[in-house]
Amino acid sequence: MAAKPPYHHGNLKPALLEAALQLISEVGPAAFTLREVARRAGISHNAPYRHFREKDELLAAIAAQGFERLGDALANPGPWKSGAGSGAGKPALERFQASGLAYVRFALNAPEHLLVMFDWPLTPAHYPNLAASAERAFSILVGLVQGAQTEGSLPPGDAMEQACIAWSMVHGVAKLAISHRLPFRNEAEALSFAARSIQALYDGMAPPKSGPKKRGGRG
Amino acid sequence: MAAKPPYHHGNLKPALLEAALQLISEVGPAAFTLREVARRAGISHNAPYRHFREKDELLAAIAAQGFERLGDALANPGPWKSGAGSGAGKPALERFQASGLAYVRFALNAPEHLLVMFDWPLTPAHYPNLAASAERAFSILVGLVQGAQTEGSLPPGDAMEQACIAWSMVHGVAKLAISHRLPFRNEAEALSFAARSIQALYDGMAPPKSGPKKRGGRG
DNA sequence: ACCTGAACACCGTTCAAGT
DNA sequence: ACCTGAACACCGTTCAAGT
Repeated sequence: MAAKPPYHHGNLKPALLEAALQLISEVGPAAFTLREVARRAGISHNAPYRHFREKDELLAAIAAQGFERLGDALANPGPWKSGAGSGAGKPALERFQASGLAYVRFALNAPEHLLVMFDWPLTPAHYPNLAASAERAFSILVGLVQGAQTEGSLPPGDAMEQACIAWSMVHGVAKLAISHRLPFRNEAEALSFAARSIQALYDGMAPPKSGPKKRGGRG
Repeated sequence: MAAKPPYHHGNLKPALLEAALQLISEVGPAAFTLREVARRAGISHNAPYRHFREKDELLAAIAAQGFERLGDALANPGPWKSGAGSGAGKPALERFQASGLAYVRFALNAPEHLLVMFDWPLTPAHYPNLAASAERAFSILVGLVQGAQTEGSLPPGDAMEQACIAWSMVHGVAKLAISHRLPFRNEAEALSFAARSIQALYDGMAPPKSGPKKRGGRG
């Protein structure tokens, strides 16, 4: 097998995306350069222009890929709490809360994706794929809210507003966690904090009233 | 008449910071260049190096300035809710919630500051002023949490954890709002949403226990 | 001290030319 | 079609030199 074929036979585009992600994970999106991506792919510095009109179009492709994967993660999240009592009581609520955890898990596992998706100034109007995949991910979240409303786990009312509030919560946790501004040493601690944040948003941070006991305690 | 004095007499550093902020607000931190800042200040392209060791040091100065102003805003926030019924019951709680609103207001009024503070990869260990001002701002938040705990408006327990949860909430709202990912057309709508998010975190998103539907406790 | 022009090694993007 | 080297106008940073 030739170690470095002089010509790529049509598989250059995915190879460029992969090399770009690897580079961003090393140097961040700000220091990311197209010429270095080309170097790592073993091609000349302007060959990428056969596949991407400009640098931002490559970044937009990465962002769109990220929103697709994020949408998949939201639609098919892992378990919410493995522990006691999560039997069959409130499946829609559990999926809603698990999707929040999946959001943070996605960020921790692919921080370079999240950075390009949210911290790079891409005009979404110019990249329809990006706008569509972002829209899809948000729609999935709204659907989870509506499911919990139907179930009675969330109050009736504006599902989009409730989705935006939940989104803000997990987005804040994700952004602060991957920029190492929260005091966590590993992914498990960060995910545990994310779960507590999601629970706090559902139950409220207020101290329990002297009357009826609050729901959803841990333990 | 002297529109452009050929020499700056010691006031060049603040002039550079101001020009830099203006430029960032126009093009974003990614497209921000030191040479353009120098051009706007009317000096040669390497004169800034008399005041900043490198480009990142200027950005670190901007970030530190931002954390100072953010800390001031948290310590002295505006009113929480001007309207009905917020009499004089819980001043510490109201200051805590108002500080969250002040966080979002700061972001909306100085988005270029927030971008540099949180979205530029500055190694904080290399810029002590930045680390100190960020630490101060966070300490103010923790103090507000402790005040609410003493008052009984927040449950006893880890004040830092509660501060991190509240921070994540308002940071998510701020970041999504200034990147125009939430459906708001003006600052008033965004601030109103921020207030509802803060209230939701305090009260919980769960429907009230005496709600319309079956709401059996768990088990 | 503070500022300057020239220089270096980069970068994004374009273009005429190769196979 | 897909790739190439040369070129252009930038950029961050350095340096010897001016006042």
